Amino acid sequence: MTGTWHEQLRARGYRVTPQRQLVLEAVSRLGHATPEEICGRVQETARGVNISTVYRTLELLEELGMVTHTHLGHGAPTYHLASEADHVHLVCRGCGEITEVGPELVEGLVSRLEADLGFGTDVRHLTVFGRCRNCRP
Amino acid sequence: MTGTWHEQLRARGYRVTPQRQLVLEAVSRLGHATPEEICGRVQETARGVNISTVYRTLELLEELGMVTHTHLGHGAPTYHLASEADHVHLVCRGCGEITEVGPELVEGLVSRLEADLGFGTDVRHLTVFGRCRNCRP
DNA sequence: ATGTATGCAAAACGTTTGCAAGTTG
DNA sequence: CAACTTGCAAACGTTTTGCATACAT
Repeated sequence: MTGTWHEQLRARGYRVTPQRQLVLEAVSRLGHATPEEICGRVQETARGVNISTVYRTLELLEELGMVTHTHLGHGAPTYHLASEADHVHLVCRGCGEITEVGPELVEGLVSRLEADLGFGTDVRHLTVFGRCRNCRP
Repeated sequence: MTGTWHEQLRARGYRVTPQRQLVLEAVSRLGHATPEEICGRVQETARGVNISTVYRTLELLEELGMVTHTHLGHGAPTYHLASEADHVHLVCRGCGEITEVGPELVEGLVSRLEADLGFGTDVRHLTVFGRCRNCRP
């Protein structure tokens, strides 16, 4: 986290473009958004933006550590600002509801994987499927 | 678990076909197999079998609780016999290695989700992404 | 005989690519 | 002005669908 994201881009030889600003802004405002949803949002401001640009930008922003993605269901992945993504997702197979829980819930698991196997968990990518209170048999 | 799977199918009005037997057998022998791999295996015995039949059969077998799937990477999901699937997957982002760990490693997480939120976890679908010992920075 | 299951071909879906034209620094 | 970025269109891998035919019960 050194400098603004404009500086982060330039420092690595990338350029600041309107498209990139808009995609980052859309990820920030939408949260849990698929590439298609992000593209829709961006196009509200700049009509011509193509979905392939959105994909390329998301890949870049993820590489820079500004956004992350998770798979919450069968279809497209969803994107988050990395700075707001420090949580685990619960997905209910019954009603589809998505709940975010703090990372402390998996602290035990994470430290056991670390201690027993030397495995470093990507907590932000973790999604737990199951059934919520209301949808249980 | 009442009766053979032939009986389970018939009891629900489904039919026992060679294709279904072969798909179940392929899932059993291959483990961690994608639909395409399963299809390949099935075709070693019965040439004409179509991939769409494999998809339809996997969906059916999953509905019946005989197989489960997980997403171990970006591409196609992989299938397991449900009876052999009682483990959690670790996927290393560095080398791609897949490790299976016993369900006891997530016992703490599962019971906390249960106690705190009434959430029933599908342990078999759980996949943890991260970096293994050899691929850590 | 009846209705389920299959093969085929085509469409749907999400994502990636090559390339010429446009923009950024 | 040179390099990076974009839009477009086409290709890609995976999954789903409609429909006529074949098969299990």
